[in-house]
Order: sequence, then structure tokens, then C-alpha cells
Amino acid sequence: MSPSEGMAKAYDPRQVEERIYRFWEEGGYFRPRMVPGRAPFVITMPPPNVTGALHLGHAMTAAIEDLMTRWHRMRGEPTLWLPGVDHAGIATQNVVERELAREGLTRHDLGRERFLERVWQWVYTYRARISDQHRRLGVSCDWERERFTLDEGLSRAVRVAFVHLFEKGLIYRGTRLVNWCPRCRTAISDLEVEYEEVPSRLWFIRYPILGDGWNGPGTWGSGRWAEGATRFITVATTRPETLLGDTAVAVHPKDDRYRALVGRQAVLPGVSRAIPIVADVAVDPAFGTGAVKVTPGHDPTDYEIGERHGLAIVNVLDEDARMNEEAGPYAGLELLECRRRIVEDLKREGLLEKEEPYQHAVGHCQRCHTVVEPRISTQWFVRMRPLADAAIAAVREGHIRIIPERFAKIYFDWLENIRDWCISRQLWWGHRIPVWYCDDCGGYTSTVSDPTACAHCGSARIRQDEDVLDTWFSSGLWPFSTLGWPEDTPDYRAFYPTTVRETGYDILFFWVAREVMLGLEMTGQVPYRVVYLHGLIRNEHGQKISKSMPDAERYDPLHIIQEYGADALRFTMTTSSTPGNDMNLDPRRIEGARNFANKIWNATRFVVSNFQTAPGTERAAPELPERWIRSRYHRLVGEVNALLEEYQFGEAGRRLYDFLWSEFCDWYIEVSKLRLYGEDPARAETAREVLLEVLEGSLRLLHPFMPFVTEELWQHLTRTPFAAGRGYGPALIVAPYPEPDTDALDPQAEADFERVKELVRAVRNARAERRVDPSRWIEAIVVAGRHAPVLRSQAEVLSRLARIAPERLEIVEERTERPTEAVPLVVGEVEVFLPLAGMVDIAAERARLQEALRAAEAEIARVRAKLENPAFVQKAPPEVVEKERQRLARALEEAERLRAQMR
RNA sequence: GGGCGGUUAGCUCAGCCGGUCCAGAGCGCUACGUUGACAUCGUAGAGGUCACUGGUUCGAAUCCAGUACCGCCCACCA
Repeated sequence: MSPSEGMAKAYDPRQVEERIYRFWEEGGYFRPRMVPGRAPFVITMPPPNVTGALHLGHAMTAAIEDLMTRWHRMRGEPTLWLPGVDHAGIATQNVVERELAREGLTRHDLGRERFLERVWQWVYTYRARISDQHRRLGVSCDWERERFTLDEGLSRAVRVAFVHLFEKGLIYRGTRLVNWCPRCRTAISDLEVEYEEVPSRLWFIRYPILGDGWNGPGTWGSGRWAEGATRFITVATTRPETLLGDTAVAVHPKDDRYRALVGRQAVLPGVSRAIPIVADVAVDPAFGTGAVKVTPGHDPTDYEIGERHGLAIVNVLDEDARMNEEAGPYAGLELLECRRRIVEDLKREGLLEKEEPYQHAVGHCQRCHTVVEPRISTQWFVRMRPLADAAIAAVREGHIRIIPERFAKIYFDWLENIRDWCISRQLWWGHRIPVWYCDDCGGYTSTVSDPTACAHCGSARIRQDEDVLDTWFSSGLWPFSTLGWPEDTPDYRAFYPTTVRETGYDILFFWVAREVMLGLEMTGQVPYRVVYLHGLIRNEHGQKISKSMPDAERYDPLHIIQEYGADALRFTMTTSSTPGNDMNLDPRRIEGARNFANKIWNATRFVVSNFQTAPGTERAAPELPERWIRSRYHRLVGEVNALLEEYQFGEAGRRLYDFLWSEFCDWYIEVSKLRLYGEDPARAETAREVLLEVLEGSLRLLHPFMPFVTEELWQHLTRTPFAAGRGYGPALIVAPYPEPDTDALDPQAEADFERVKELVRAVRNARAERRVDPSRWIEAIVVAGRHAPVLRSQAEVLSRLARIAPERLEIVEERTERPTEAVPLVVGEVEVFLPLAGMVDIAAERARLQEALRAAEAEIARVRAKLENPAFVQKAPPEVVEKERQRLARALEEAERLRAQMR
């Protein structure tokens, strides 16, 4: 059977991936296989938001997690990778609202119920799409355990967690200054505010001071409002419209300029309210004028100043950022319009001292990018301090390891400075807050199942809070809510705590820290033992790819899969970056990975074509190339295992690439052809055994990186007549991961074969440089000294790979006579002469030798200088010194040979 | 204002708990393609003061300090 009959000439992922995926899924290989006494390996997949299709960032997550999952599964551990999807509260509500907007509708036009129906439609569409994308990526997660944050079980977990925290006093309701998105019309947490530098202005506004013969203002807008005032205090602000809500002016207590004014009253332009001048250390005397307008209702710093001085809070904004009735003459205006008008009016009244251009950071809503307004409102909060302390301790004490380590510091910093978490959202899509208010006694009732009466007074007149929870509240329970918690289910018992949280570092605070806190609080255990953070995928402009990008569609992994195959994408993802570092996905690398898949496809095709008969009975002893490749392979097994243990996936993948391409394909396959196409069946048999051992093992090693092509090839390989009947099992996905066999390590063979390779390369080089016809068989004399016996044993390899005529290859210990008219080469301790009749340019050869000698002498000088340095000999480790000595000896010998050749 | 990451061949990136790394890969480039797996290929080759400055060390791309760019995160200076 010729190879073309069984396998295509080039690997075509489209012919393979779908079939292989079905094979795995139908074979039930994604389900954990329990092994008594064996610790399981568990990852809960970071649930993608149902806001849209997956992008390349998700493909990264999938590639790395599947790599870990497949590796552990092959090691025989009970392995569970649990998939799921996140309802993503505010984000999903927003995308659906945007969709409605295109129809000219708002959610209020539909009402809560019909709006939620629309959202569910959306969810239905995108869940299917996400699931399809994941399958195309080849994820080996257990679909039967797929979860959604709004599932009944998970919703119950949310309730249980809420009630627990509520009863423990860790959840409380309070009226505070919160971040308010006027577009979403909801409070958001500190984390959901994104600060952005924007060019703005600093307006310097004069507030007249009451007294000194001035008893108050005139009519606002008349141009004579401040007529008669003699003293003013000037404040600088970026937000003139908020002055309508000012309740004080503050100066630094030690600021001499204003000392006399503290305790007096200024009059607020526009609304003509008298407000006190107070002294507070929060004021920076060096900024602006050193006097600050204090607006406790719309600024966090001012809020604190207000608390210290018992200032009133005046809220001048509506929930959609229009000026409310407190804004007096400006009531009803949109915020920016109000700003424009008030500046104009201040000017007219002679109260605008000056304005300067000014750049400052303005908070925007993470989800809709509207400018966030600090606003007083009544919300639910989680008291974070005690939870954060436990989460810090878990990492500090080593119960959780963060990779890469530098993120531990970032994690600590955040938790140490954490503020209470606002968890209520004035949205419709999400888990409804499980609190009921009593119309009679005003008490709060929070219970797991819906109450029928107030827990305090027994009244039946209770109403549930209209709001929903921050979506991250349910995300924070993911490692255990997905396993059945709060019920004591078999899955929860078997798989919790999980093993690894693998995700992008951008959600360390949003998610990971909260999982750790809630995990510890709710289950008393860490949710996982390792946090592995990968970098972000950036586009050609260096922007992080996310679902909210307008052109997110461009980054659908299916585009790449369609063109290059899933394995190529995955191999690129897992090997072209290091943990925690971002990557620009370079199409050339994907192409390289695609070529690699094709390379191993063809290598296997070659092997398969030679495996069409059952094993023979006679087998020759392994020769140098066989011992070499086996040693290299077993060394590789050890290295790859060690690297995977250390989470160094990229390095492990690169080693596999190098070994398969540069050693196995480039050298051993070439050598094996001598056996396979030669006269001696026993040698051919040995070569087949070695090809099988190394290739089959390599496919297993590579499987977590390139699951599809390796599975397909492994099936072809293990079903050949030669390989069949050796107990290979039904599927690579569950074949055992190779274990290192130190007995196969053979440093001598590695060194000897390395010499053979160098010799071949040197001859090829000499031929190429002298333009020897590639088809021409040349003559060679090898003066090999102590290496003669080994090289003689490899005469066939040398002659075939360097295209030296076998009958004209002479390998001797010593040189008896000096060949004339020959190209001389020196390869370490070995000399080669190529009598290339008519092609030898004596002068050129001399120059070449001269150059080589110069190099050798430079080497000698360098190493000698090192060895003559007493400090080096004394302080460097003996083995390093010894290495240098050997290096010197080798260089001396080489120089000697070069000189001899030039004589 | 703090903190972190990056700066290595033309391009995209490895290497970085110091010693055959007088630095590697892929792509690109140059020349050549004999060969019964592969042109998604093969062979050979060119190409880098490892951002800069100083320090530690017998020895530094690798450790320390500083500088310069690029990027990110955190932060209530109006």
C-alpha cells in the first residue's frame, strides 16, 4: 500500500477536526474517570459572557486549559474541566438595549418582563454560538456538566451566599456616594469605573463673602448679583455645574492666606446659598487657589470633608444626569448644557476670574463608556475587610500559588486597600436581591426561599427589592456553585477544592480575588491551589481584544481555524508567549504552526507507509543513530514533563517542535531510509521499532498542544500492521503520557552522533561553497584519530547524507600522506580532505584555513586568559574550570591540525 | 502620584534563580535543489555593541541601581 492510498499528501484540518471531535465526545472521554485514591485535576472554565461570540482571548484560555486538562487526563488522573457561561448582568443588558435602540425602543418601552424575554432570546443564540466555537477549538471539557450562572442550582447558591453574608453582618444597606452610570441608570462598583485622561478646563470662580458691609446678593442673571461685595474667595474647579450643590468652601488649616476667612460664609452663585468656609487637611494649598468648593453630593473627597464637618449634602443631579430642582435656575438642563450656561452667567456676573486648559482623569462606565457621576444613593454593600484579610493570608501562607509570581504583589496591594463592594445594580437582568422590605415595620428579611411574612413583625406586607446583584457576585461562587454547592453533592465532594484557576490577568480583581474571598468564606477552603494568569491578546494596534470592541467579529477564532486549523492556532497560543505577558498574534507564527502540523503529518505518513507488514522475527542490534535518537527522545520526555510541571508550557512546546523537526525528521528519518530501503531486513526491523517508539511517544507528548492532528496520526500509526496488536488502546486522548526512561539516556551516543552530524554539515557546506553539483558523488578522506572506529561504523550514513561515493570514502586513524589538491576541513578533532579534482583553488583554501586558524587562536587566547586568572581558577566551580581546560585542549589541537594542513 | 511589564537579528518572539548562549527560533533575505514523507519542503549561508549608563562578580543578555523611550495597572488632588 502506498502512502497516498491511506493518507492525504498534506494535512487538511477540515477533513479531520470535526470527525475527531465527534469521536472524542461520543467516546465519553471528556468525562472524568474516577480512580480511587487518586487526586483529581479540576478546572472550572472561566465562563464567557453571553454578550457575544468568543474572540481570540477566549481561544487563548481554551488552548491553555485544554492543554492542562489533556495532560493530566493522559497522566491517568481523574480529570474534570467544567464548562459554562456567564449571564454577565450589566454587559448583556447593555448589548440587548443597544439592539433595542436600533429599533427605536428602550427597555422601559417593553417593561421588565418583555425585556427579559428579549435577553433570553439573545442568550439562547449566543450560548449555541459559543458552544460551537469551543468545540471547534477542540476543548475536552465535560459538556454534560455545563453550567450557566442563572441556572436554578447556581441561583440558589447565590441566595445561600447572600443570606449567609447578610446574617453575618457582612452585607449591609447604606446611603453613600457611589459611582453612578447615568446611561445604565445604575450604581456600579469602583472596579467598573475606567479612568481616562481627557482635556478639560479649570475654571476659577469667585464666591463673594458675606459681611464687610455686604448683606447678600441681588438677582441672579442681572449682572449685578454680587454688586457691593468687597471680599471674595476664589475656587478652582473642573466641574462648575456642581457648585450648585456646594455646601462649603474648604482651605488648608495652615494656609495663612485664608486663615481669617475660616468660619465666615460665602454665597454660592446661582442659588445664592450661604455656605461656611471650613479648614480641612485634605486641601492641597499648592493646587489652584488653595481654596476648594466642597460638593459632598458629587465628589468622593468632598464627601469625606463633608462628613468631617457635618456638612449638608445637596444632590443636584437626576439619575440620568440632568440637573434637578436643587439646581435652581438650571433645573432640567442636561449636565453639559448646564455647565456651558453657568460659565456664561458667571462671566456676566463678573465672577469668573479666569479659565485654564487642564487635563485630568475622568471616570467612564466600563460597559457603555458614559461619564460616571458620583452620586448619593442607597445601595447594598459587602464589607470587604474581613474577607480580604483571609484572602491575603491564603496566598501569603502558600495555600494558593499565583503564577507568575509578580501578580501576588498586585493582588496583595488591591486587597490591602480594598473598599466595600457595592453589589446592588438598578438593572433587570441578573439575580434579584433576596431582600424583602416590610411596609409595616420597615425591617429587612433575607431568606433563601421567598418569605411570605416579615421576619421581624410577621406582616405579610412585604416587597422584594427591585434590584439585582452585581454579576461578579455569582461569578465569585463559580468554583463551587458549579459543583452543586450548597448541596453536599458527589461532585462537590469529589472535585472541590479545584486545582487551577486559569484566566487573563485583567480579571484578577474582578474575579479571582472575589472567588478566593467568597470561596474561603462560604466553603472554608481555598477554591483552588494555583492561579495561572495568561497575557492578553492584542491586535495590530496594541489594543486588548475584547467583546466590546466594535470589530470584535474580526477576532473570531473560527476565521483562523478555517484557514490554518485549530491545532495551528492552539500551538501558536501556547508557545508564543510567556505567562502574564501580552502577545500580538502574528499570522506568520500561525502559519509556522500550520506547517509544523503538516510536517509531522508527513513524517507519520512516511512511517506509516513503511509499517504495512507485520513485525518480522529477526532484529538487528541498535546502531549509533538508533541509540542517539532514543536517547534524545527520552531526554525530551524528561524535559517536557519537568517543564509542564512548572507551568512552562511555551518552552515545552518549543522543545517538541525542535525535536520533531530538527532531530527526528531532519536526521533520524533520513538515516532510517538507509535501513528501510536497504538489503538487511533485521536492520530495517530495528529501525521500524525505533521509528514507532519515538514517533508514537512524540505524538503522545504533543497531544495536549495539537490534539486533532496528533489523534488522527496516532490512529493511523497504531493501526498499521506493524504497530497493531501492541495494546495501544482506542484513543490517544486517553493514552498514557510518556514517562522518562533514564536507562535509554546515552550521552556517548549523543556525542558520537553529534560528530557525525557535524561532519556531514561540514562536507555539505564545502560542497555548497564550491558549487559542487549537488548530484555529484565525491571522494573524501577522513582522518579521525580515536573516533575512527565510530565513524567507520557510520560510513554509510556519512556517504549517503553528504553524498560521498561509498567506495571513495576512506576513514583512517592517522594521516600517512598528505592528499594533494584537496579541500581540507577541520571538524573538532577530525580532519577531512575532499579531493575535488579541478575545483580546488589553492589560494582560496589557504585563506580559508588561515581564517579558521585565526579563529582558533583567538579562542585559545581567550580561554588561556581565563585559566591564567587565578581568581577564576580558585573561585569558579571545578567543573566549570575543567570545561574551560577541555575547551583549550580542543582549540589547541584544532589549531595544530590547521597549521599542519597549511604546510 | 505610586506600581508593574517591555526594550535581544529587517519583522514577530524565546532565552533571563549568572558559566559551550563569543546569544537562539520562525518569517523575511541570498545561493542551490541531487534525495522513493513533506515545496505547508530540503541543503548551505548572510544577519545582533542582547536600549543606555554605572555597579556587584573570577565571569552578566541573565543580578543590583539609575536613565530613556513604549505599554499596562492602581490612585479622591478639586
